[in-house]
Amino acid sequence: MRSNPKGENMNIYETLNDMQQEAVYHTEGPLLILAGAGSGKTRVLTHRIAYLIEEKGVQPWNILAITFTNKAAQEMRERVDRIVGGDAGSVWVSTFHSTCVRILRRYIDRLGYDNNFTIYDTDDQKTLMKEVCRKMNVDTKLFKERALLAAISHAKDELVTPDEMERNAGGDFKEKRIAEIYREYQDALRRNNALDFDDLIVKTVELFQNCGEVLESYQERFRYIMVDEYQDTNTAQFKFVSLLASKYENLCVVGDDDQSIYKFRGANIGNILGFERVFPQAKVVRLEQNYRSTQNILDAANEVISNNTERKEKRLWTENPEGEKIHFRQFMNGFEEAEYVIGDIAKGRREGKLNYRDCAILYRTNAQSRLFEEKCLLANIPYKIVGGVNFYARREIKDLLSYMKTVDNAADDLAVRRILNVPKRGIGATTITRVQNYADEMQISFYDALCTADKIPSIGRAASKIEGFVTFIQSLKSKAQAYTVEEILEEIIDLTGYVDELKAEDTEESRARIENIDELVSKTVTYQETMAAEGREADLSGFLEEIALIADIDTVDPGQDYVLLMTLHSAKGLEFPYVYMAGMEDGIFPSSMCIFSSDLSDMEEERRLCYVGITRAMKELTLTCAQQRMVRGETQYNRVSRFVREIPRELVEMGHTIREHKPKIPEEASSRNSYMQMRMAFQAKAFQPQNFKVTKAESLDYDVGDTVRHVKFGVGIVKNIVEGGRDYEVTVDFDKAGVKKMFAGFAKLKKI
DNA sequence: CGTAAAACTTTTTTT
DNA sequence: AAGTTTTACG
Repeated sequence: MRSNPKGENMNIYETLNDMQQEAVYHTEGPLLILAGAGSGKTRVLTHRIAYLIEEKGVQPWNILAITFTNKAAQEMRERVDRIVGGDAGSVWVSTFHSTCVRILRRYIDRLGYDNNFTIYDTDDQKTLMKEVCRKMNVDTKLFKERALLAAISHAKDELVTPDEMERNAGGDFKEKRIAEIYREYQDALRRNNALDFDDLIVKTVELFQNCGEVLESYQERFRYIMVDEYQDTNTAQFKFVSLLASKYENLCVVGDDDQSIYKFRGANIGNILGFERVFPQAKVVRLEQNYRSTQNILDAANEVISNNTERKEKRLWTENPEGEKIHFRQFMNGFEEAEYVIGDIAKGRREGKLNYRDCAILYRTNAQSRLFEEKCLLANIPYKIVGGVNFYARREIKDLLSYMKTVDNAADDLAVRRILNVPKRGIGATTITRVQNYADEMQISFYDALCTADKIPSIGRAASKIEGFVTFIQSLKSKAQAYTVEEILEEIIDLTGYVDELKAEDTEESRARIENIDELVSKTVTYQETMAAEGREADLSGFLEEIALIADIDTVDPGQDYVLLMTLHSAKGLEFPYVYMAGMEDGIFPSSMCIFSSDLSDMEEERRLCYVGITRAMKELTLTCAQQRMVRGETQYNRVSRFVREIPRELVEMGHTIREHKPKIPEEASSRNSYMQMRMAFQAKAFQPQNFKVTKAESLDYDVGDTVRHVKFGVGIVKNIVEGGRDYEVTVDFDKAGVKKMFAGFAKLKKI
């Protein structure tokens, strides 16, 4: 592209509308782009980067673009690459957290940390907080760990230090105590040479404020800064950006106050509402033409959001056709709701109307995914759940990662303690407590205490076992210099016998765990390949950090054909031709928390979340709800969501509401156990990436007439096999479930 | 010390 | 309902 004549390059900007062009051409000085949903803001950002490089002669490495997710960063980089050619490689496109980690890896030693610090996830934070509470004799009935961490996180979002918190507390005893705990928690993090998520931002700001020359070097480097999803930045992130931009003031922020949905995470909507106050010379561009949705969908979204009072008045418009009405369906319960949604998708697919990847099922809470997952399994529909229990939160993964962390940063007591007795080395709780006490007394790390185990009083027989562990870790550490990340992991797996132990167990569960471990190994390989391609070093710290910062949504592969199941929050920034919003009930969405909240702005945030959901839909939007629903083991009776009632009736098509019958499924089928089994089988398969894409096996190990077993339907006889383009379609007559047609790649039939 | 069973929470949304 | 933590016992 770069070598093309200039005239041709100009054309790419002329495909933008007037407002979009205005945003692209305004390159110097602060710029606020108020971009409504579906108004093409990503296009604007990518074209703006291209314009800077191609027309303004800005060096790519002088540009920083901050996105909300790694996936968005990756997509943006690809798009810029397509416009300007290879040059975009040196544009920094990443999330706040990744950007900060990259800076801290280089300079955090100036704040008294080691440059190979560990990043603590939510689980680690909780473990650490428990320990802090124990040490400080905190009554965890009075101060719950979760609440304490939330309070600390809020403080960090606002750049409030423990000292400041204490000062602000005044005579409030509780607040004072929290400040003390905050201080102790921070000390504990430092002792472990660890940072939590919030620290990544806070410490970078601290670094900038304490080290003028570091800040200056980054100010020089990032002369043009762009921030996406600006409405969801918090005070600390704002500070980070304004420090960086304060020299050249070429700061372009893009956001939509109607899509601000992360207040609970510290997002400060004032950042976007007050941008013009902070930068009086800022230019403001509004993008109000929507290119994504049908007129009906957009009208519904506009009507719902107009019930909010605290917002910048605006009304999106579109030239798109009216489209279908919004579908609304009410059901007896959650089972029927899920059955309908999955059935509707299956029907659309049968009729050739859609691909699975065109569909998304959105809900308010992660727990709601379960019913849809079950129905997908039953209907043989490929799906991916975004969010919920993280891959990296699984026990086997955390165990192995803890080994890697220990090798990387022995000061990380949490990691060391976790693996000390995994696999079983006969080192129990009593011994761990004794070592810990000794370490505390001597003011050394847990690992260092282990190294001198023989000097610890009353440790007795355990000393020799500990010695074995220390020797093992030391040998890993020395190998780590010469080994690749993958080799280190393989070494850990081999020498601990972790997989061997699981193999011996030989249950559905242990097999799934082994699959997960294989997946982790392949992630190390992918990591090494990516780093090699970018010419960067593939070290252990880098791998661990990538894992800590990767969000579930980042792993969604648009090349694969599956239905996406996720929360409304995760859906932000995405779009789908067919969107289902499930659980549209007062008490679920809006959540009961905000219905009963005294703070009216909570309801407004919930409404914005609904607005985000509606505006994800391009062609069709279906809203569903249930009259009764099981929530945490209790049956709830909820009325239809107020948000549904805020949509004008003439935009909605009600369909036949509530099914009268309840076809009882053969009850073996919906038992919990078989669900778990199917899920395991599915997950195991899902981790072999090619399974959805190409899928077709060379041949099947069964034939017509053979007896096979299906995880859910049981034993049956193969009646027919049809070779399709993507996969074999197999017809099986099951003893109990009757005749079923299914895809071989998906059904995982076993010949018996 | 390790396992199994029982009791006790949990309740939004996530980088 | 499901996950986590405590308790009891071998």
